[in-house]
Amino acid sequence: MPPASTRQTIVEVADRLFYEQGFESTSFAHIAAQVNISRGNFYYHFRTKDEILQAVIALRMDRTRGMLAAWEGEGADPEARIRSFIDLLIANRAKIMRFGCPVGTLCNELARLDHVAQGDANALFTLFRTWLARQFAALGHDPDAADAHALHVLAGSQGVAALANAFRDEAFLRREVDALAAWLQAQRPATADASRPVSHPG
Amino acid sequence: MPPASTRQTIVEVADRLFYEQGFESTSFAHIAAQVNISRGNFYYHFRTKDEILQAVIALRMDRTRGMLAAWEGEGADPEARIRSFIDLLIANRAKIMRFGCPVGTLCNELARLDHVAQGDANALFTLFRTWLARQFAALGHDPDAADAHALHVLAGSQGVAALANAFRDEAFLRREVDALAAWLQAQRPATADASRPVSHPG
DNA sequence: GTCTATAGCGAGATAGAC
DNA sequence: GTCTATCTCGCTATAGAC
Repeated sequence: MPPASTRQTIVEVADRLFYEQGFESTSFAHIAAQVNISRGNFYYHFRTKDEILQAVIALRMDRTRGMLAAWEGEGADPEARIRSFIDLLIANRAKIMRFGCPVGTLCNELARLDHVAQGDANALFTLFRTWLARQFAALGHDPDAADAHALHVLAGSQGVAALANAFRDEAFLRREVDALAAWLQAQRPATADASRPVSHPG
Repeated sequence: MPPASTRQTIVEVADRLFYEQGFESTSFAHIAAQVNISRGNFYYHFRTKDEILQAVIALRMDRTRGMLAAWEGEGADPEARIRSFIDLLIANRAKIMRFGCPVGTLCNELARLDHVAQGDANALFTLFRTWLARQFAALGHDPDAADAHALHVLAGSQGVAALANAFRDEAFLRREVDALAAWLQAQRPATADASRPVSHPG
């Protein structure tokens, strides 16, 4: 593996620190210290703090797209794919209980700051939303219902992350994941067959 | 009505600004400007920013306790009381869509900052949690189930607030409130009668 | 590409006059 | 109780040597 470029290292460290400490309270000094470069060198790679934020969001978009594409490439049925999303709460439980959901907390912070990158951060939510809606549509739901279901799953995961973070309660997290999974099963339309190719005549 | 004391005015302005802009990005200068006092005068009333935060949290605790007590004093059945809590999302929808949930966003920010007042802010969540659990218990649920239900309602409201804030989507908010209300109805134990005094023999 | 040095600003906080 | 003046600090950002 070739050594990562300084720029790439900065983005990865910033990605982690923005998650763990928030965007506003993470300073150039924090990032520079962990990358082992001087603050001055920083400005060779990024002119402003907002540029780093943009790069971090772009990195997260890429990674999210890759993850979602991988889930679709696994050939599992749409319900199992949605289940993969829900199970992210379990897989990332340790970090979620410490820092919350990386998407939700960033969007919330930027909304509060009325930051220009607010829309870019929200695009992360939209990425999940669109992907989830596509899975629900593949299960046989009409577009409106599919989108509503997608938002419901997203909202559920946000609520779980928020409270699991506040109370540091893993049992609660697992219980709510089970409830969300049960809800998902209940949405399976009687007329749909997940193992059948998606092709609806109307 | 007697003129509010300077201290009281400071706390009320800080309460609003901490909600609208967040704790960290609200400076003494912001608050002082809106209270129409000098920054210097500030320190006669509060020695540190953390002291203001404590006062704001105390104010919110008092107001929340008052609201919850009022709902219990109205004589409505426990299910209607829980419904009152859920309907907060509707009543406060404008602010929630702009700034999120005041409790959730504060707890999240303080968790991120690893702030000493983190526990005090979480007590706001606990206030709702305990109150909701009491209502579910009054509906006939055993203590563990009542607490789990309370957390489920809290998580639901947090998720709705988070996404309604990100997408500024009132239709979504109303849809999810309806879904939460429907879930609540479904939790009504067949053996319980909400109009009957709460007294269970086992 | 990386460094040191520093400008410029706004933050929290203090001292002391009135 | 309220003010002005000021201190110190850390932050974003810049300039220029190497």
